[in-house]
Amino acid sequence: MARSTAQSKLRDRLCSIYKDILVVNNISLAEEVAKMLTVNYRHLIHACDTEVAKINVKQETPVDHGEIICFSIYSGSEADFGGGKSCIWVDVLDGGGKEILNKFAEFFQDSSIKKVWHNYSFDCHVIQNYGFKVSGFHADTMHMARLWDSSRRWVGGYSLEALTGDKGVMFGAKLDHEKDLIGKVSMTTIFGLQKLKKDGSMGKMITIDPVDVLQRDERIPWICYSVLDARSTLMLYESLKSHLSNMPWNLDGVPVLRKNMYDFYQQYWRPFGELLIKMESEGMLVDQLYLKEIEKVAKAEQEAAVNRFRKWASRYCPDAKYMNVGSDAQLRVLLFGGTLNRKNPVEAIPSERIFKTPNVDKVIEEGKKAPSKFRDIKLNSIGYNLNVEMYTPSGWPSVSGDALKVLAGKVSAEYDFIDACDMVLDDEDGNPSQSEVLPVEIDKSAYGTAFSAFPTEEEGKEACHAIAALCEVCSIDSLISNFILPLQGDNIAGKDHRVHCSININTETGRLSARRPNLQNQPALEKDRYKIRQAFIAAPGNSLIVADYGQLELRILAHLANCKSMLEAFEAGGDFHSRTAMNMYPYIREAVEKKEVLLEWHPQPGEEKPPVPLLKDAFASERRKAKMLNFSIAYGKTPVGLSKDWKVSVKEARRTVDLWYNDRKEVLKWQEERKKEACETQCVHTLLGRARRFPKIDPAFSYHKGHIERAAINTPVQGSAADVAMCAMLQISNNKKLKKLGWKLLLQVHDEVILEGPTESAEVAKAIVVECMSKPFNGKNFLKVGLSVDAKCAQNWYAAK
DNA sequence: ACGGGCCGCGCC
DNA sequence: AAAGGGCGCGGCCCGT
Repeated sequence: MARSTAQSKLRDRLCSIYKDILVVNNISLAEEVAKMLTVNYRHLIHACDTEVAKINVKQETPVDHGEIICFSIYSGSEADFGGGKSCIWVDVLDGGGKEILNKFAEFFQDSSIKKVWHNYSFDCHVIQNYGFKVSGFHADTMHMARLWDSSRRWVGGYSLEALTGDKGVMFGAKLDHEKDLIGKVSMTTIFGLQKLKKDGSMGKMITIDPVDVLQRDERIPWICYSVLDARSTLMLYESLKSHLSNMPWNLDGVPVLRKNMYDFYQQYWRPFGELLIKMESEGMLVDQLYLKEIEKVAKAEQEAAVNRFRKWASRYCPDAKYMNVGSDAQLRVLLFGGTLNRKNPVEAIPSERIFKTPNVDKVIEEGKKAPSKFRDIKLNSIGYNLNVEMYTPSGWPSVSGDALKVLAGKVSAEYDFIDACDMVLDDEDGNPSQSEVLPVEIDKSAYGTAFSAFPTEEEGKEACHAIAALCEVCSIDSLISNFILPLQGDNIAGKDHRVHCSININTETGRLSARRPNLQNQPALEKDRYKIRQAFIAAPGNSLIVADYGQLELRILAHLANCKSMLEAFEAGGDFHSRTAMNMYPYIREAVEKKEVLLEWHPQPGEEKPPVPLLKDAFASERRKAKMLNFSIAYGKTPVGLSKDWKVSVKEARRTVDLWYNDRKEVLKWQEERKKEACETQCVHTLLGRARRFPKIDPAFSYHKGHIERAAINTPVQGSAADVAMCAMLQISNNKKLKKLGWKLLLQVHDEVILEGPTESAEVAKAIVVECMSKPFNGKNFLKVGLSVDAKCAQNWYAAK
């Protein structure tokens, strides 16, 4: 173990702040200091930071997890806690545990004492784990930084270290970067130890002791490290406050008088941040027994499908019996061995390759006594050239579900293959092979592109069934490994058996994202073959309310572009996509006008079926295209992409796109304006005035330009929808009646919110939620378009959709 | 054993 | 030459 000289120097510099630190390591001192905070210095802004042990931040939620070992508070240089010391460091580990923490309860709980944090969610949860709620939240520098520049993800990111180390961010600080240590320094930089190699040189492996060990064994650097977090947070806050204050605030394109983006932060994102933490604390109740049940079913179905595929594949490649059908590398060799890389034709998929695979059959390899954990299998190509229609971004043939579906066609995955050894026996006996025995009545249209790659129809047919089975394996596998298993992980749930995902404001557009686990990507109803959403339940006596916006993004687009036709269509109500189709195709309009088809149908009492066909049935393909365009155009999809989806020429796709724009000229104009704005000002804005920045377009990369242009037309739509959803959530959360009835927000999925509360008030609450969402701006809706909201209550997420 | 790249895929 | 925006996450595989 060794320290580099650079590390030693940095540690020396770090320790120079020790003289400013009051170390609080006993109860009576804690009492004294806490009193100064809550009385003498209560008017100051305090940056706080905790250090936490016994938590695996990559896997666990801080709700009900983690132990605070120390915390630090910095209230600016004017505070003096004795002897000119301006920083407080409190030893929770050896200074009194929960008792010492309790001395600061009043400070943390006082709503009039302003506290700033970096990533407040984490600290808030770990402090709340000790039984007192944290109040007086003034700012989260992570969110402020995101609001100031949402595009740092790939260039620096939003860690305290990255932000405070960036001179472009810290411009407000009147400090000398060279002389004063103002930026956070990571734990690895200060405490990381490099293992020495045998020859005495520095190795690459860096180890780091657990934080509680550091606190005891590296006391002074550790104390300084911890305090520096609080100090740099306060300086970051000041800097970002200046930045945001210098950004004018435009609401729906109109300047908000004498207000700037710091005001925006305080008005919207600060309360929103606090709301998200509340939602994280609530968590969702998950029915573990139910998950166990569907896990069994899913695994059985998966195994059946795996066996079908392996049985077929082993005819062409004996070791395929043991292959991992979930490995894209193995599938690639088997199905596409010998194929060249499209981007780099020097590389090819090997026709034969050795893979390591779990030794399930306990095969004892040559020269070994006991079966090893893994063994080698040799996979080879099936030997027929399958048509490659889809490629991965790096140029290899794709083995994704979509690509496999093209190969398989629309055939059933249920098909019983005979064993490879049976085939061999038949051949050896000179008996007719299977293909000649079976009736050869084949409807070729159902089979995919794999069919014709094989020498006989029977072989082609079986290949399609086998690949269909493979598709099924993949889809079941993804349901099991992405949803069914993670939701049962014991690291996921808190003490209350509820799942507390973290809900983050961390996207470039302002949408939320969810992690550990991601509850925003649970299977949609149609694809949810195991009804996973049924596992999300309300507690006994409670119900869930699930409320979602109808065509939120399209409505936003209609508003932003001020598109007459779209606004009228929404005004008229009914099926928006049908109306789009009618406006695109004159013959559909004619049919509607002649009352040969109905735009939509509201059954009258006694009416069994509509008097004339519905548009969506009579012109199904036109409506499908219209619907697809409605969704695609806001994302910036091009005729080239659409031509692939629709399997038509680019020219044909372009004509259809033109039909869509025909009565929506304003949209085209608006999109051109956004592209121009992005190009000229490197910025576009959302409804509430949040900006998204873009880098200057580098003419050397035209793809770059395309991406920026698409993001420029999408961000105002997606971001404004996020703004609306946020406002709605704030309305819901501030609603006194809902609060009194005991209804709480649990989750947001972009245009959908989920609440839980007492069943007896579910209907009343539902009506309030709908009202809040329909009028999300302080009880009003200033948009040129109405907001439609659909809401249901039920015992679980599946039933409430 | 762990981290990162790649692929693929779930959602809106 | 490629051509839909925004996410998180799991498995595999290869590097250290």
